[in-house]
Amino acid sequence: MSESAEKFGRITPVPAYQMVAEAIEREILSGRLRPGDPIGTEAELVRQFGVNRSTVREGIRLLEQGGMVHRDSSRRLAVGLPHYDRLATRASRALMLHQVSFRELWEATMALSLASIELAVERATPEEIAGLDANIAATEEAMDDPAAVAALDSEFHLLLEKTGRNRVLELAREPSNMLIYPTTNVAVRATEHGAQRLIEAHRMLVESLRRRDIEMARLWTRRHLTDWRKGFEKAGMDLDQPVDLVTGMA
Amino acid sequence: MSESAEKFGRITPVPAYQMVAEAIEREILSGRLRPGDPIGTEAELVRQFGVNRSTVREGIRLLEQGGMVHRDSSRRLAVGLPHYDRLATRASRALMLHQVSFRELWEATMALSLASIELAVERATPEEIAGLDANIAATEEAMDDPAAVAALDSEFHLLLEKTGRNRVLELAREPSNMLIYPTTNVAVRATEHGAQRLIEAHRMLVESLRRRDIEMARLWTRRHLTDWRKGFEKAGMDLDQPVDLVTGMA
DNA sequence: TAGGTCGGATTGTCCGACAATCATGGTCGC
DNA sequence: GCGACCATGATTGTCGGACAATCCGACCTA
Repeated sequence: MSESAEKFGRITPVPAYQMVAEAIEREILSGRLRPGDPIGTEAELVRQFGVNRSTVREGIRLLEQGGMVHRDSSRRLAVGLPHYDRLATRASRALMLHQVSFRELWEATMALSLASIELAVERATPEEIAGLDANIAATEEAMDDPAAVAALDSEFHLLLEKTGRNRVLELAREPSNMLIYPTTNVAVRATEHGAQRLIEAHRMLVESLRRRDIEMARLWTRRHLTDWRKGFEKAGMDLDQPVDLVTGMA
Repeated sequence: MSESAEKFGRITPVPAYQMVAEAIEREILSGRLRPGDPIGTEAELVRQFGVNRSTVREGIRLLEQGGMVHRDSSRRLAVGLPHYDRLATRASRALMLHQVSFRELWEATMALSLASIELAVERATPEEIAGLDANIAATEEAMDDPAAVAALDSEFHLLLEKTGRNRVLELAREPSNMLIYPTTNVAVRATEHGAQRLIEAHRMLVESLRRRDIEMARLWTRRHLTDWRKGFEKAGMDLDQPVDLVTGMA
């Protein structure tokens, strides 16, 4: 759009190891290689591509980190099915590097949580509600331990997410989750009766699933996240600071 | 949670090339290496890590694909700041491999678009509105060319997204965008006056930004996406089919 | 100052090698 | 016959060295 007509495009020689990676990736994306299928041995790939083993290995490493290929127990290569965690990890690290603020994180989490809870209200099964109840019970047990509460809170929202049965949304939410929940610990600790309020919110959320009451679910989602935000501010932290300062991913 | 206390954890020897990658990644995430900084030459890394150059190179390749490091014009290595595109590409490929359905995609897009448009309504500047207007004008010009319309539609929503000024949401939306917009082409073609309706929706969306009318924005976002869905169905496609059948990412 | 030349540095690729580990098949004991 | 055990080959991870292509920077020249 913005580029005017230039005579020649940039010339970019593609290294052989990249071509190896792309060739394998194409096979996977096209469906000719399916998750779980073994990729050949290195020697075999050397033969097929006609390049040196070092080159093949570099190409494989390119794909390895993304989860497209993975080494099974015997270190043999197989096609992998990249899981959200892995992608979310990379995404949340990228967000850190971009120095996104907690405000952005909070806004996005609010929006995504509201979307997620609506689907959950529509689709929750008794089993899923029982799972959520169990989580609440465990949280009550652990009320004195903010770290445990934060972990259980994270699990609660994960369960809630699964209840929505929408993997796209799940994937979209996970980077935010990874960045936000480490601070739940702090937020809960900072608020008077923080754990108490958290548990109540969870209870009301489950109750709204039971009643299939979307408005109630939205209300308590908002309250729950507002509480988190208040705790965050009460702990003396600034919503406009970049996220990497707090989440110590050492 | 589920694991009981076992005496010994699984012993997993970590290959040297992974340790190289992790060491570099740690430096980046800790902030000691910042985006743009040069990573040493391979020879230097060989010296520092005390491993062979092949090993160093394999380690570097691990990071390269994720965008953590990238080769600048002179092929020298530098710390990169992974952009959304790259992550989104990986994410959308993963969604394809997981065979998510168009229904999931549509639901997520609906939720994310509504969230996004609300922020845009709050924050739109005259310049941004002008940019959106320009896009609409271009779309009108190209009305006879469904492919061009689809591309401009994609650009329109990208602009809208930027207007929201929330990078977390931006990142969350992009995988869905990448998967959904290739089919806009088909959807527009299938509907009577498809391009016309698309342009009208865009116009009303911009108008609601101008008026800062959130309800209006939400309404037209819903209509716009419902139109897309109708076109999709009218083209004889099934919402519950996995996304990879249509998007020919050859 | 613009352009050309040259040498050193760096990357991409290749070759060959070896220890450690894994898979496999055969052997042995019961 | 069946399971435990072992030898052998295959495979990976790592190493050392090598060379062409390219890039950078300094130097030179018109």
